[in-house]
Amino acid sequence: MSGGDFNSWQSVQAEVLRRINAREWKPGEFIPNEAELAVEFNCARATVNRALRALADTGLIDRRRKAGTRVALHPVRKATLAIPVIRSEIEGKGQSYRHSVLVKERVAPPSGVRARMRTGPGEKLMHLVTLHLADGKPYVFGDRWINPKAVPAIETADLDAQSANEWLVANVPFEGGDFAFSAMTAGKREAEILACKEGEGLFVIDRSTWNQDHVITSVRLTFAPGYRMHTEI
Amino acid sequence: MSGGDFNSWQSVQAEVLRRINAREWKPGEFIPNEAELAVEFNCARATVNRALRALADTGLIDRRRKAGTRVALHPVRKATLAIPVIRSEIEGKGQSYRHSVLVKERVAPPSGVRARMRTGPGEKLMHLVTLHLADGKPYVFGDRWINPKAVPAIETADLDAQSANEWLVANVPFEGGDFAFSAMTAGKREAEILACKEGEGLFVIDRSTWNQDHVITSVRLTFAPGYRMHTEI
DNA sequence: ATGAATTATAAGTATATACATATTAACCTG
DNA sequence: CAGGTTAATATGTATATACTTATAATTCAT
Repeated sequence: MSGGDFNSWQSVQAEVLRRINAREWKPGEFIPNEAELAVEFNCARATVNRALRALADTGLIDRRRKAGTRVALHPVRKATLAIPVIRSEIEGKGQSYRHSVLVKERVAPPSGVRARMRTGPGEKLMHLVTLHLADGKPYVFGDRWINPKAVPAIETADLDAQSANEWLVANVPFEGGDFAFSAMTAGKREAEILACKEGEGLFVIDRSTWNQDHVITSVRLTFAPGYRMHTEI
Repeated sequence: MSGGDFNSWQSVQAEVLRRINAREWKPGEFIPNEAELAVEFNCARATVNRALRALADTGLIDRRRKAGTRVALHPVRKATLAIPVIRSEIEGKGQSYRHSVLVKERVAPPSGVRARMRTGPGEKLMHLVTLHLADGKPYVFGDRWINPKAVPAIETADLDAQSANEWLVANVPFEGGDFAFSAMTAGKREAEILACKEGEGLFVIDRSTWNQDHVITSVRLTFAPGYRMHTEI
């Protein structure tokens, strides 16, 4: 039964994958434990561990201590997608990048934003609306709220020279964030800013980032029609 | 300079993160090599390696053999998002799931689909349009093409009992896939199927999956208004 | 029978060591 | 000095071993 020598974690991973695909190990079934596989593959247990850990990361197998490893019943496909940095994305396509600040104010936010930012009533936040253009054409606009308590330096930053996003990425470390992707219907405001027709479907990304103390910033990116976000697994 | 004992790769990772966030190691700068860090952290090089590898996976640092490790200049944020399996998603919200097949035919696809599926001209494919309902209300519909050459068994599968997606996930292994997320404007067809207004913005996922030989299936999921896809980093 | 304590097990991790591999840097050689 | 060869180096990986931790299974006490 010794299927030969598997002397790299990639080859072990490939063989495990093959067996899962060939239904030698069926969904929901337990597979042999690391020690047994190490013997069969004639390699160290650490090598098997590395291979299985990588597969577990992709969601193809489930692992639990003591219980063992089983082929995932409903393999939840996980795709890693790179969150776009607008400027890089545009310049990466060989287009010219430009942005302009449409609104910059320091006001108390509406209640929805206040909830997301976890700030007190009446507390003022920095509000920015920025349009990003590719080859002079509207590409996406960002409606952003920033908590000055989390980022005091924002008050003095020159956000015309560098977009708020870039400034924040470069100057404010953050620990976590969440994202939501959705679609909206262009109203009068969106149509005007993005130079599109009212009623068009627009791709939207909502993002909040925080560190241990505060929600740093919350932004809604509304893309011009035709935008597609891509990924591969 | 021995900052104490870091005896787990997580603690090493945390300390490296701290230094990056505190700008002790600035974007673009090289950080000490694994051996040096191992000495400083009083742990094995393998432990440092594990910590740095994890950070490299998130895109926060760049690593190259011989060159060394540097803090990423433009930290590309990577989010892993779980591709929804419709039924689980709906049932996970405590709603009832139902689906109905609106179209099932075996025809030669339009040229756009043919290109995506890499099939010859005139070659017939299985075409399915399936509506998925949550608590009886339209939730999403899938317009799907399947290559029978890649999946001969599809001809005899009972796709009323189990949706095509579930059947494929359970019966056909695949090696890769790509995804695109975008928005569209509801036309007459979408409005009718999803029971929404014409002109509403709809969230769309396009997905193709393949194995080494063939493109197995290509599907466009069009979600009812209000759908949001979520993730966290 | 029921619930609490114990034990056994499989994954998870740390470590020292050794070697592999990709690249850069240094060194020839013409 | 150009171009190719060689050496040096940081990451990448494999291995044996040992210990840790979560947890399933069993035993024991009530």
